[in-house]
Amino acid sequence: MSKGAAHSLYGNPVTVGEVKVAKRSIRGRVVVIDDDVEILAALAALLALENYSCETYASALAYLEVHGKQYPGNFVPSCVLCDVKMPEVDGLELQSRLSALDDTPLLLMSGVSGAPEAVSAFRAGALDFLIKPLDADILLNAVLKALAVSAERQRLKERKLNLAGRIATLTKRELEIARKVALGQTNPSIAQELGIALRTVKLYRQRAMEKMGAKVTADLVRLADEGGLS
Amino acid sequence: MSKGAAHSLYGNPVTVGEVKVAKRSIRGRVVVIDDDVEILAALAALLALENYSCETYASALAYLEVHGKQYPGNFVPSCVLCDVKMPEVDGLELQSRLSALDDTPLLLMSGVSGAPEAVSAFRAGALDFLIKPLDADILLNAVLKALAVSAERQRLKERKLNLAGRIATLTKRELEIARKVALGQTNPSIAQELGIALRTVKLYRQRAMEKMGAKVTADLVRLADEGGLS
DNA sequence: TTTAATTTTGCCCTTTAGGGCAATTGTTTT
DNA sequence: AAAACAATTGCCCTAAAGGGCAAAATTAAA
Repeated sequence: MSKGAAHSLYGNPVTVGEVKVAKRSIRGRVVVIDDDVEILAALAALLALENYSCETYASALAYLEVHGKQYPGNFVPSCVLCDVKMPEVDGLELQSRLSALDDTPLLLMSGVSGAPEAVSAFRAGALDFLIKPLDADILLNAVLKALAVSAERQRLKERKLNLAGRIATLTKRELEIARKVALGQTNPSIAQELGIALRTVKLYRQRAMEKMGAKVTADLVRLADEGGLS
Repeated sequence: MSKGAAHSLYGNPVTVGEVKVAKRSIRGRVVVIDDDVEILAALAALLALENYSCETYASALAYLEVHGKQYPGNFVPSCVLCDVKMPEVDGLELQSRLSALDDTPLLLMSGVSGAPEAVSAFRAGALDFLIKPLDADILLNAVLKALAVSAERQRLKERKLNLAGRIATLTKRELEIARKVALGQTNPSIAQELGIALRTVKLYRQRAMEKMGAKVTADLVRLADEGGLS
């Protein structure tokens, strides 16, 4: 592991390999948190070599501070790799705080800790628990998986947001009718239930389909299910 | 914890509280595996008190032997609660063997073990890892969750099987047409693609819906998605 | 208050969906 | 060989879907 990359050692985030970012495609962003600056440096170097974008923090607090101020809409697969044993806010504490704000996959690492720490970490939803001394292969493999999970979550979230956005453009009637159509009700039946004219139902049905981006009714059924309109 | 329930101590499965089964509703079946027969007895008693059906085994091999010969179609939520440290086949080994055969949730428990064991267990898909000495509340809570997971998995599996069964009754043409209908194609379009008459398409479409138990097209769309026909 | 947007409806016309009735081929199973 | 099932089609008829054209009635915003 070369240590050529420049990075801050005391809490300030640093992106390693920014030049590379423009050249090669980045595989994802890894946030490393450890109070041992040597480990921080080594991990940063290793991750940079593997073409990951990497931010390092010497304490959980330092990360939490920056985290809140980050511009949202960050569509890069990311994960947090955090040491368990740290002063003030330890890894498990960070985990519980992050889980409330974020769904970024978390990898915890620890030295001589016993089973209880590992168990707590997993129960709280940690994706993996790495035991120091770290093995590069195991670490990189864990990062790979975490980023894959992150990418999948982001993909899903984006899709949900997109869908929710489209649903939000529906008027009350359009929404009502889209629901009933997705349930398989016929236009005449809907018209009767809502006490409106058949022509009206057809019109809104058509508009709802347009707004939802559904070419055929089958699409609307799927979108309605996915968007929770059923 | 009373020890009134009878149970075998050396590998033969025993159902504790069979009489109760008929009276109160059983909350699920727990398979306990531990080479320490005292723990076995204590757990059996505790679980029986909580109205769980319980089988005990003094070794993983004993359980594996019986497991293969069990009548399938066992629609009772179940989980396995297994000690990690055992001679011959230990908990982690059992875990990997079971995962190939079964999707029953597994709870592992261990005494003075370190983080590595716990980590291995979770990585291999264990639902939880309980540290001895066992706390009754923690244990029962873990069992509760495991059985909930089991129930959900069984529900899903049953649903899949049921759906697969219905799909299996479709003839080739019916299946083909069901697919295209689920994609939103119109009957005339399908007729043209398959080079058959419109009337034929209508007939098979109708039959496919009947066989699949779909009253309206929207239902067929959902069933097709769920059954992987899309 | 006047404009803009939403909600609503009627008339009319074409295409699809749904389905009854009757019948013709191959294939498979008993 | 006869029965049963799969695949097919034609004719005909009703109901539902999709949509153009024109226009009230309401409501919210400028």
